[in-house]
Amino acid sequence: MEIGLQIKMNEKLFLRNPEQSELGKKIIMHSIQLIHKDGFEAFTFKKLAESVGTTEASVYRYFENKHRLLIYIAAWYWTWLHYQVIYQTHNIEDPVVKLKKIIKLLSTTVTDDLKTSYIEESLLHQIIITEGTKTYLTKRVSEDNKDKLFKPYKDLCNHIANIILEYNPDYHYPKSLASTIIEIAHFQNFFREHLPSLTDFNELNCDCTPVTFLEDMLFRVLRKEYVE
Amino acid sequence: MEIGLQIKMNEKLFLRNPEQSELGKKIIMHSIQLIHKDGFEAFTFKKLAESVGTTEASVYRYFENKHRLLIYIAAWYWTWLHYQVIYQTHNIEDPVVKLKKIIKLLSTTVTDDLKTSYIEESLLHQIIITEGTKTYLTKRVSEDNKDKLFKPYKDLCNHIANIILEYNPDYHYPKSLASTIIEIAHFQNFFREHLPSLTDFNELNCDCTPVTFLEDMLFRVLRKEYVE
DNA sequence: TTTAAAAGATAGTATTACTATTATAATAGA
DNA sequence: TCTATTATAATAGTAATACTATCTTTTAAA
Repeated sequence: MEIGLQIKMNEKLFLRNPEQSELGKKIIMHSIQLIHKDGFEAFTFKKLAESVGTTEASVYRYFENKHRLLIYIAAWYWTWLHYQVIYQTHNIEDPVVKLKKIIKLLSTTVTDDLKTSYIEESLLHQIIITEGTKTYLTKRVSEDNKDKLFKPYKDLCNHIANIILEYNPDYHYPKSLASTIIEIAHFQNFFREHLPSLTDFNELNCDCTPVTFLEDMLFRVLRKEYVE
Repeated sequence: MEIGLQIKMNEKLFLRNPEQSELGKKIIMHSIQLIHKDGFEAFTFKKLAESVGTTEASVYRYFENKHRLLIYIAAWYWTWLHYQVIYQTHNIEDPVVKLKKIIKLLSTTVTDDLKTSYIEESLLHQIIITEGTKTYLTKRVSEDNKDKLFKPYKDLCNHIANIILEYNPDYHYPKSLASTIIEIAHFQNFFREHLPSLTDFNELNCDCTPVTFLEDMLFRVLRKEYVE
């Protein structure tokens, strides 16, 4: 039996649905590889077309521009991660265990999901760490937000916020804490690799990692017995 | 008596020191205005030259490219903010008071500093919120780091980490917490304005702001009486 | 078998991100 | 004061980017 995980994407993200053709899937696959290799700034539709073995014009039939393609990829990632979170916390009662699981999913380099053949989740995770925030740190953010392009990100954030409230219903900032955890998981990973002096992680001491930092932070913040 | 605040910048940031000529100062001033208005992606040296009333070639004599200019502006900002932190926490003994002051400085829109005539700190603060992370979220980060371009940012982070340790010498992640506080101050401000559903702040309830969220988070994390 | 849609091939444009050259204005030193 | 140096202006040009347009061929569904 083959299980195919189909992720339904917002129609506004593309001109033609890349999941519904071989060329479309190739475009996504090669985009992920190219952006991972050279970074988003150096990524162009011309290089992409060459890599895929098609023409620039054909790529433009799928995506308006490279920024939309990045949002597509990010939206796909957040949807997929949300699915992972639901799947891996399914049947778990204890919100502490659930939150720890989520921190691991956010921080740890994932292994490729066999259910989505043409997408390499491990590369995708790396891409989102470096390029993810560029999807919304633009002048167009409000327009794009109206088109619901960031819905998968918000849904995940909301999901995490609810688990936070499950653990501590009195906490005042569940959503801010959730978005903080998400972003910091990525930033601390990036810093560890490229600007290590901004962190306290080192090769020798495996007790200090982004995961332990985030767990420590999250559960100290949410401690119920805390009294002003 | 006139006080001029001169900030000594890393020589690698520019080809010709913009602080040492009228044209140079105008280039910085107009860069800040243009990036604030249209965003970094839409910002070009041609538009900048037009705005300044000079030629593209002249701008290129000061900065290698627009990315270096952004790093210059960011480095200036972090140096200036570090100075503000030192100045405003000077003579304060209590690390709690110092940390609260720092959170306010990171989160609150600043008023223009009269000591630096040609730079509008209020615009600069807004720019760093939206564009700041783009200075290092690139493929060139390691090279740029070798050139010490991020030193002002790291210095500030280190300074904050030391105050954190002053308050709680047993805390394991002072630097990670410091870089977290810095980035989250910006992100939560950005989210509040553009993607409010990622936060718990609203117009009506002034008791929930990025400042209260960060203070609450920081001091819960650093609580000394916390026992495993 | 027809026909509509997708993809390929090709061309073209405006803008961007530069580099190069020469002329002119400012200024600092002899 | 003259001269040498340096900064800036003016102009030109190039390769690459970010598209748009059009026309033909292939494919695959009715």
